[in-house]
Amino acid sequence: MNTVVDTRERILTTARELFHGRSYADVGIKEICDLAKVQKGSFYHFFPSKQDLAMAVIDDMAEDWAHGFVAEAFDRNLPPMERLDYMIDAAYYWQKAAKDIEGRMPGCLFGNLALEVSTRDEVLRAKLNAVFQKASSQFHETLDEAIEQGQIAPLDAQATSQAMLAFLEGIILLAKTRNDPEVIRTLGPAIKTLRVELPMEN
Amino acid sequence: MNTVVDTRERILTTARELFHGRSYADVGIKEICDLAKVQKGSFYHFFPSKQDLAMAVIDDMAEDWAHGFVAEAFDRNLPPMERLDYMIDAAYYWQKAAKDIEGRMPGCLFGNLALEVSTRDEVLRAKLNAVFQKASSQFHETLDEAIEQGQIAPLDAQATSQAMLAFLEGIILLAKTRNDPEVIRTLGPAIKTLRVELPMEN
DNA sequence: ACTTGACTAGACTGACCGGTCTATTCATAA
DNA sequence: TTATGAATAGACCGGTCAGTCTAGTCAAGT
Repeated sequence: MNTVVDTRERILTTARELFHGRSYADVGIKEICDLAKVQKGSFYHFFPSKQDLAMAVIDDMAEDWAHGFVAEAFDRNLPPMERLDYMIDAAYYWQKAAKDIEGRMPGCLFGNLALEVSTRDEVLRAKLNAVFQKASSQFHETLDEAIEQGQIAPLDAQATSQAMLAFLEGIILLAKTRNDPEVIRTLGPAIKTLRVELPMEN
Repeated sequence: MNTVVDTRERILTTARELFHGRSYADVGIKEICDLAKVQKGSFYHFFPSKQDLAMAVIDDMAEDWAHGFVAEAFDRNLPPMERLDYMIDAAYYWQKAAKDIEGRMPGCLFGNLALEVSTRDEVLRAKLNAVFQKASSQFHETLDEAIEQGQIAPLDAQATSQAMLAFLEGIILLAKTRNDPEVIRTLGPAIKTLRVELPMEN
């Protein structure tokens, strides 16, 4: 029982690291198996296909995220707008740590996968879209609370929360392209200035 | 002489379309050759490697961009802040047209490539970084002018221009993941609200 | 003791990859 | 007419890809 869970887990975490550090297409099943010290046969016992593995990796990462620093950043006890700074900080330190170890910025696994596979794998695209949907809802709650507390003027919280997520992904993209995590710290705070006006009433 | 230019051109535009519509890794030389009606031998006569082709594709696209709708959007005769709306509009219509034809949003070729290859190809990464650098300088000029004309309060134009580019890439990423160009139109206008404060003086 | 089924092991398949190679065509210039 | 070199044609190479298959291990249930 122990080794069973272990094998699957080992495949999953290895795949996650490799996909994150390089790309989906660039990492082969064999490489994952070798690094995880697992044979092909075992791999295909647990995962019917590479696509299924990717689905599991996304789920795995999303769960770690939700219970990890996303939960911390969007802590209900923090003043709403401070949560945004916390989120930016977390992203910065994460990418910086990764770069210090690996020499290059991996960026955001979800963003990386989204741009790579969206045009040729509907299933993965839909899954990644759901992850983003959920992520933006965190921003949404934060904005609602900030408005309620009168800390910011009313705005289109739905659209603005998506804009904030887009901005976060955008600065990570730019930082990765420059291979410099500082970009996140420099541009990040501007996330608080983003706003989509409420649609016209009349 | 005519056929020479033609062959190289055909390879280039075909590669560009395929890379843009799918990804760098997913498109093989053979597929490009078949579609461009060119043989392998001819291909390698013009391009020493797939990487060189990618470099040429990036240059080609960057030039088309610079002389195409980027030049239009950042028209000096337009009021500065209107240029930003123009840019968003252009991005929206481009992606919408592509989706109407192909059924899926290709996103931004530069952003796509950047996330895909940045961690494993220094040369391409540096080139893409340069493209982004140049793109953000367009925003920079726009901001400088807007400040000069007193249309916006002074801000860190260098950082804000990068933030705007990041936001643009971010909304295109989100739109591609949702396979819905409307995201660009909905969130896009918020680009004008982005601002990075001037660094502290003393 | 025997059966069952989850799990491991790793050889193997056919397709495809980027890239090389040799042979040939063809326009130009001497 | 012949020589030259750019351009084309396409067979070919070693390697890798995702995925299959057969054989066997091993622990739990009866």
